[in-house]
Formats: sequence, C-alpha cells, structure tokens
Amino acid sequence: MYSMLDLHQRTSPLQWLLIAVAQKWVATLVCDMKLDLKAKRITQDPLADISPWDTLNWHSRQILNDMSKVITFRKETVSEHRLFIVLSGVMAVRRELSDGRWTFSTLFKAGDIIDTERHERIHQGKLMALNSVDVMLVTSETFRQCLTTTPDINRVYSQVMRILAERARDHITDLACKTPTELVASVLFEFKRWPQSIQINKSDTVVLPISRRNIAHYLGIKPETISRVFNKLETQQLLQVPLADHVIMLDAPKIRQIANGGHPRGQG
Amino acid sequence: MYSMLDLHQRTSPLQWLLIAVAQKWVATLVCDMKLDLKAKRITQDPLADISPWDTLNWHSRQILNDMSKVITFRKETVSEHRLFIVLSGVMAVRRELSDGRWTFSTLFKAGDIIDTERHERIHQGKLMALNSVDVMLVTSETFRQCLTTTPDINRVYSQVMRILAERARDHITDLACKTPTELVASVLFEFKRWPQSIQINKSDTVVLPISRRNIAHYLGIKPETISRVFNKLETQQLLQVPLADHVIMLDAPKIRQIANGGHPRGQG
DNA sequence: CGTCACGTTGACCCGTTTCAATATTGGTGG
DNA sequence: CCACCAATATTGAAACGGGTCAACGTGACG
Repeated sequence: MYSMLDLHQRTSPLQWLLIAVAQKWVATLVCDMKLDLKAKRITQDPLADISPWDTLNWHSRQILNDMSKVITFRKETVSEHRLFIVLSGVMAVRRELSDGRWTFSTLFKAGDIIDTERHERIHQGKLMALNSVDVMLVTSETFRQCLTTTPDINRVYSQVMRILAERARDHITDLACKTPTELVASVLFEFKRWPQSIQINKSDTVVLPISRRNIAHYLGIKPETISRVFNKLETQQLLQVPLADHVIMLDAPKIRQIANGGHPRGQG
Repeated sequence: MYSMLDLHQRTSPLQWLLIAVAQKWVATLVCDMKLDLKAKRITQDPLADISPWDTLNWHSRQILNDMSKVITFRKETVSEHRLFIVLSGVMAVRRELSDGRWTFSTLFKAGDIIDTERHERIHQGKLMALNSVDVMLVTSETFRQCLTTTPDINRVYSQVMRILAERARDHITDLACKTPTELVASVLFEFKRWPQSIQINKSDTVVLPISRRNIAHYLGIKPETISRVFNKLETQQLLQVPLADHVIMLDAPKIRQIANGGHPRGQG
C-alpha cells in the first residue's frame, strides 16, 4: 500500500499502466485480506451465525468467546464435558435400560446449549456425537457467574433452555400418543426446521441429519418400521426418497396433517 | 393478661382458684395464639417446607414472598398463568393431537416451578390441575429481574429447571423403550419419591396421587392395561393393591429391577 | 334412586416387533 | 480402479402384545 503511494509521486505513461495493474492487484489482495479477516472473525465468533445466539450484542458474544474454546467431537464420541454450546452437527443423550435397550432421549443441534451437569442423582446417560460436532466449551463456574453478571447472556440462555423444555414436551407427546407413521412424519418436519448442513434450494427437500437407525432409536421404534413407513408414504405419492438420507415432500400439507395426528390406528 | 396481674394484687382462696383457672385458660389461649401465629407464618412463607426452596436463605424467601401471592386451582382447572411455583397437589401439561388423542407430557409436584411462557411458537398445551393445587404466583417481569439480582434465587431456579429437564429425559426414555409393565413399575417409584399428601408410616406403601386414568395418559397407555399390569404383579406376589390408590410393594427390589428394564417383550 | 365417572374383565384383532435373509452403502487398502 | 469388509438399510413371514370395544361392577354425589 505504501509503495503504491510512492508510485504516485512520479507519473509516466508506463508507470500509469503499472499503477493501474498494481492497483487492481492490490485491490484483489485487499479484498482477499478482507475475506480472510471475515473468515477469521467467524471462526473467532462462531455464535454470530447461530440462532438465537446471534441476538446477543457484540460485547456479550465477546465475553462468551473469551471464556470458551471451540473443540470438535468426532462421530460416535462420548463427551465427558457436560456444559457447552453446539455449533454444528448433532449430539444426543443416550440412555439405556439394564437389558440393553436404549434410546436417544434428546437431540441437540446447532444453537442448543447442553447443560446436564450432575446434581444429586448420578446417572443421566451418555452425551454422544452422532456426527462430527463442533462445540463451544465453557467452564462451569465462569459461565454460571457470567449468567448473573450479564443479563444479555442470561436472556438467551434461559430462552434456549425454555425452547429445549418445550421440545422435550413435544417429544414426549409424540412418543406417548403417535403411531409410527405419525412419528416419522413429525420428525421430518423437525429436521426440516433444523439448519441444514447442505443447503438445498428445493424447500420441500429434507436432508436427514442422522442415520435412520438413530432416527429409529430417537422415535422409540425399529429401523424396519421406518423403512416400511417410507414405503407406504411413497406409494401414497406423499413423498419421494431418492437417496437414503434425502426425502422430498410431495404433499407437505398432507404430511403435516399426518404428523399432527392424522393417522391413528386402524387406518391401514 | 393485664387483668391477671391485677388479680394478683389481692389474693383470697377463691381468687387463687380463679387465678389458677384463669392461668390455665390463658395458657391454652396463648398456646392457641402461638399455633395460629405459626400457621400464619407458614402461610406467609410457604417455601420454607418445600425442597429445594427450603435451601434459600430467609432474605431470598422474603423477596419471593413479597413479589408473589398464593392462589389455589381447583381440580380440573386450566390455568392461564404460565409462571408459578407449585406448593401442593399435582399440575400437568396436557397436549393434544388433532384427532383427540392426548397425553400429560409433564407432571408438576410441590417444589416444581412452572415456567412455560410462550416464545415464538404458539401451542404449548394446557396447564391443568389434576388435584386441588396451591401455587405461588409470581409476575414475570419481577421474577426475571429478581433472577439477575438475587444469585440465591437464581441458583435454586436453575437447579429446579435442570431437575425438570432430567425428569423429562427420564420420561422420554420410559416412553421410548419400556413395556407397560416396566412403565407402571417406574411410575410407582416416581410417586414414591414424591412428597406424600398422606403420611404413611409403612415406607413400602405408595399412594397414587392421581387417578389411574390420568396415570395411563401420562404413560401413554390405556387404563385397561394398567389394571392388567397390577393384576399380573399381584398374582406374582410382587405387590398388593388394597385400595385403588394404595399400592404396597411386597418385593421392592424386584419391582425396581422390572422398572429398570427387567420385563421386555416375550416374558409373559 | 338415578346419574356419572372411574375401574375392571373378557374377547378379538390390527400392527409392531421379532427373526432371518438379502441388498445396499460407505470406507479401506491393494 | 476394483475387491473386500462392515455397517446400514430393506424385505418377507410369523407371533405376540396392547389397543379397541363392549359390558359390568363400584363408589361418590345430589
């Protein structure tokens, strides 16, 4: 940049050309630097793009970033940490019965905060990464203190916790009354709302973020049943399954209707 | 009291008798007054006896009491309030599907805080009293502000919220993998942990705090199934059901084992 | 005494699980 | 690039479990 200013002092036609070329080159260089800076800023402030943490003011995010570090769980990893924010991927609480049956009681996606520190009771289940998962690790004491000192963070924290409680109640409702067909229809819409890792322009395409086997464990049914449900819905022209993890909703309203209880027992 | 002192000034045998009678009368009167005072204190500080709110210091409880009022929901009442602490009785979130099926997704007992204020989504289900329920009503703004200004209250609040989240995950696990027999066994222990309205000296007796019909809706099964399960467990000498809402555990360890997954499909 | 809600019992049957076999996918290394 | 393996997904057949429905018993209440 300084050399460019120097060039300006003594101008000749050739030099003008050189200057023009140099300017262009420098411009692209600066542009690249800006992009690089932006990329760097994003990696340093990963919450900026994740709802609802993007509603934090810059200062609050700065506090959070300063007290935390970003780490990655590889697929199938069990986390010993019990307090962090999910940045990408899917984590789950795996809970087991004594004879080996188990379920994913909760799924956590980007933006969710996982706060399952032990209180009096011991067994809470394992925290597992179903994908490669980026998380933002915070230390318990600092974070708890920060919740009392920074109302902005407390606001978002309690908002997320209430959304999670609401999702849990949704899930309970599903498990308690829905038939497998309705369960699958519901979970399609649940995944549809999630931030898709692969951006699909077709808005009616849902990318299943986890394997069907894991979906089955989340819904409390068997993988075979999920397969049969997809078959049935496909023959009814309600959806298409071009790939194992891609579902195209052909008749979203009808699927929505099924998800809300439109397929009780005794309707084939 | 003053008149009694007056009597003391001029003593005669008859007066002594009168004094004695009067003293006794006054004593019982004072005693009654003390009881009354104590009752009044309890009604003024209802959190003093309810875990985990009893761990609050006196000052914090005073703050909570000052900002709130105690009201009673009668049985079957639907509450429009969405933020309060349960003092006695059982409340539930009733959620429905479009075709009439419904479940109690969450049960709230004494000590639980109900904080289901709406965020972006609309339908969260109805808050219902399954009993006569005393609650401590707080105004949202005051309470939220208080959470930021009083760490003591914030501590208990987040403790309760985490316990509730944990209970939700328990419930999800139950619904997702357990057979009806295991569900019923589980719910017996859940109720066993609750503060019993009627104190039973026999520690192995569980008083069902809600009707079997409602238990069925909570567990996502039918009342008929619950009845059959009790029959089966009774013929296996594991428990006794002297009254419809009293269950005596004859073999608590075995029932515990069943609750944790000791009765999968295919075991009769 | 009638009504109503709740709980119980029995018979039947649909649907999900179970089990087994096969097809498909994805990853690894030659 | 292909072969190979493991994990996952699919398909079929059979069995059992809990849902459904109907009828009856019971207790609370006016």
